[in-house]
Amino acid sequence: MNEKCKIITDQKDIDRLFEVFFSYVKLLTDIPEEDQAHCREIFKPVFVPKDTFLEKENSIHQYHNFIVSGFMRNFHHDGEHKEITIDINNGPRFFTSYHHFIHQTISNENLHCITDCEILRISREDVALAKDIGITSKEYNEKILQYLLESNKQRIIDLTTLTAKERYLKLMKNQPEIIKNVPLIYIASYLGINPGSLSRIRQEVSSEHEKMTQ
Amino acid sequence: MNEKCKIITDQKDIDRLFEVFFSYVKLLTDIPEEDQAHCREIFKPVFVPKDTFLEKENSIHQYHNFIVSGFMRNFHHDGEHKEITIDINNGPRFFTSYHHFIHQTISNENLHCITDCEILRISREDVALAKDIGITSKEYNEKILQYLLESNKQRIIDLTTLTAKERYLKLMKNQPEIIKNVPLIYIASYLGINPGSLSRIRQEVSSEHEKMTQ
DNA sequence: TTGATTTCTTCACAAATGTGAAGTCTAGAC
DNA sequence: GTCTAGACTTCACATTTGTGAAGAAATCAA
Repeated sequence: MNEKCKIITDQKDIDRLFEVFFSYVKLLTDIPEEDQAHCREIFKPVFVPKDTFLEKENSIHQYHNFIVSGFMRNFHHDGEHKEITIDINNGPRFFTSYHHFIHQTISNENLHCITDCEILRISREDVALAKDIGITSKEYNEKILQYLLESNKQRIIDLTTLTAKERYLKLMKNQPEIIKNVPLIYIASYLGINPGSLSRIRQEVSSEHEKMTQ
Repeated sequence: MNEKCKIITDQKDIDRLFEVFFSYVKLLTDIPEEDQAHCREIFKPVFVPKDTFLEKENSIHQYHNFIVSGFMRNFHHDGEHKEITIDINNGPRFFTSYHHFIHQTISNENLHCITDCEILRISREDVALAKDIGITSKEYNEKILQYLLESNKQRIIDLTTLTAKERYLKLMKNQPEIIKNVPLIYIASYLGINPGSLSRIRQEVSSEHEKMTQ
């Protein structure tokens, strides 16, 4: 789809990617050896360089993506030009614009690789052709949707009950790797904080931390 | 479950409730006559008086609820005593603590009927016994989950991009019946605004509106 | 109706966050 | 290395929202 993406060919890398993938999948469903073999045929291992768009808005998204490593964000445009970052993640996890992918509707979302990423992806055609194994089943999909629903619910609770500073501190505690690797401007949008304000909050937090450790 | 709930026996009322129910269900799936008959057996029509708790926290929820009329809210307790209103709705729509209901885990959520409500509900036992018709199928569940996911996503976008006043105005525009029928304190919690602040915002909005119409 | 309870409004003030401009820093292009 | 564009910080000030107390209004039961 995107000419910057490179199929990974080194067998060691491929094995490593699928190992991460199966470890993740096993958390939610059984996946016998034969199904693992089938997965290795239909999921393609891809290297995506920093600052690449895996999918773009105003198009029908072609792939269901699983992040093995690297940081991705999902954003869309609000009104005029402003970018709204809906989600940021560095896996291992599926990272797809589900609704639009499933319904084959024109998406308004962009999947942006912030850093170099290793992903496993399956095209929509291959999803349709795939055997009905655990991972392509309705049951599995339902579990993924439920997981997303719960995490969205928690995010709504955080947005309604925590201050900007508290939301930043919570992210710092729970996903410090995002703080370290993702530009402030995207984090600000994700947390619903003005970039200037977030910069000040970050300053406050680090000077408070200095006092604590003196 | 709750002694205040009364099974509705008037056949006219029952027919009216199921009419609303089937109209709603048909938006997402087909439901042939025979399945409708089955639904009439397994879903119970219930009248719930104002200010009743249909399900309480620290228990395993027993019913999957569909609101035909009336206002319900879903809330839980944060830390000490503070109530967090997660959702408010007046149907027609399912209104259930999905995650806990499905997994039979002890829920931390309360389903509170703010006004008199008419609901259709099915117990967990009957869900298990029900024939696999459209409405009890994985496909239908998946659609419901997807719908919830999309509406939660929109709510996250609103919370990150709109000011308190804008969120109130949006609710007033899209669901004015909530503004009219639900106590301010619950709306404030739902929108993530302090009750005092919301009262001021409401005052500003109505005085701006007066100016406009003079 | 009356009294009690709860909810809502209002106020003054405090605190948090937004805004825009200016300057600093950094990474990458050449 | 130098230059440039973009990202980040910092500042002063504006605006929004939170807080707690006090009083008004509505609700409900007796």
